[in-house]
Amino acid sequence: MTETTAAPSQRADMVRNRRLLLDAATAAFAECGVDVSMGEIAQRAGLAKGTVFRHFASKEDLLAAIMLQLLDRLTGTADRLVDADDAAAALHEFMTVGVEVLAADRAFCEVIGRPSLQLSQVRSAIERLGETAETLTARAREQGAIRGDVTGMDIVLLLGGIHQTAVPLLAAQPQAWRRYLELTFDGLRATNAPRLPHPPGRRLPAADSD
Amino acid sequence: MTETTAAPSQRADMVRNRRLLLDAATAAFAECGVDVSMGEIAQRAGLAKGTVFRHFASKEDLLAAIMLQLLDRLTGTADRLVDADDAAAALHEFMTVGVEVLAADRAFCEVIGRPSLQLSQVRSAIERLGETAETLTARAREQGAIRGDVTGMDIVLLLGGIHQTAVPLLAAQPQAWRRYLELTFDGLRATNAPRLPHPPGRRLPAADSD
DNA sequence: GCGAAAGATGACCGCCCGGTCATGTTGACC
DNA sequence: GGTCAACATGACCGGGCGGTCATCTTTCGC
Repeated sequence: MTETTAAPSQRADMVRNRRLLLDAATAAFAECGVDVSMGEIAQRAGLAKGTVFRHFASKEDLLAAIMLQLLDRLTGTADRLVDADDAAAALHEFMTVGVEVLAADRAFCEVIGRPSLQLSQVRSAIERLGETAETLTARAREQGAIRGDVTGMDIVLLLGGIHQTAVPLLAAQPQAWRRYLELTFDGLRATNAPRLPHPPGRRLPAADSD
Repeated sequence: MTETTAAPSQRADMVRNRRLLLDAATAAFAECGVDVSMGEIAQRAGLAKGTVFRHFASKEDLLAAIMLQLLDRLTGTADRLVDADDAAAALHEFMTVGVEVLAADRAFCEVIGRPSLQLSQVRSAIERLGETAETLTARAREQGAIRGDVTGMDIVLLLGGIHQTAVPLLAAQPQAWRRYLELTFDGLRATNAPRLPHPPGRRLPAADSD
């Protein structure tokens, strides 16, 4: 929030450079993953490395900003879908968009898929996304379209899993995730299956060490 | 193959050191992922770094050896299950073991989950695993226990997806993958669901560039 | 036991990374 | 258009990485 045009009285070129930087970083992280170097990002933006560190104190800060922007977009999508008549179709649409976003962004996958999430802002943004997805899921449950023991956080976590399933095929069949999305959705529809084992997660664990 | 006791006429300490190295590398990759340094592995094995490079010409070679050993274990598990009476139970058992192995090995997850697999031996070992899983899957299909449009490679790929789904919870709930294994299996059981979109993969794409 | 060959060692190399800082440049305001 | 603070720059730093190699140590056939 309060990102697009930050604090007042900023020089025009700084605002412009910030845009260049954010765009370049978004593309670089998406294509190359979190291990892309700050030098590469600077080069893509047409800036010097030092300038990048003037806008973001560390690589982690920059990565967090980009990830938050992505997560906010996803949360917005979910928000826009909560009023749909067919809740199951809305849920399906949300999952489609979610996996599409993941499939197009390597860094996003890597950050989401870390065993322990260092970036606390990202962690809570995911939890917020889980809550928004919960309202979507609850409506689909009430309409009897999906099983009763699936939560919003389940849905969010499943996005990463569905995409991951198709990752080994990504280069040859970029749309393969659709196959596994449908397979998973059929699992969600199993309304009279035995109750799922293991309680669902709500909050994500913080980073411990490593 | 022909790994345990390589070529004849090797010095006794070399054989011993090779064991120490393989054990240390297996543990280090499992705990720390592929980014663990060769120095760290050498230290864990109680060897000098140079010795590690005498046994394996590059880090990639060492990683490939460890991954192949893991994949062979999994293929062995699948092989042992093909004769079970209840094919669906056998398939379920195979998937349980597979996800357990993934959950216990960070490097394995990372290698399997790369968009493009550099290590060609690992790639073909996965394809072999897919073929073995196919015999398991075919029997479950014939028994009418699972839907008709799921292949062995689907099963193998799903292992990575199921584990990935639970990764964000791993630190707090190490068994969370069981929840998503059951959910996925319910999807596999949806015998009268509409046919899955997008054709299944059989072979994995080679690395292109990146 | 002894000699020679195979193996083990760790200092060393070049590379690239995230991050810093003295210096040069630019834009906003009067 | 002059002034100055804010901003941009890229050479530079310390550190860790994969990998090498001259040197020392161990094993094994005799």
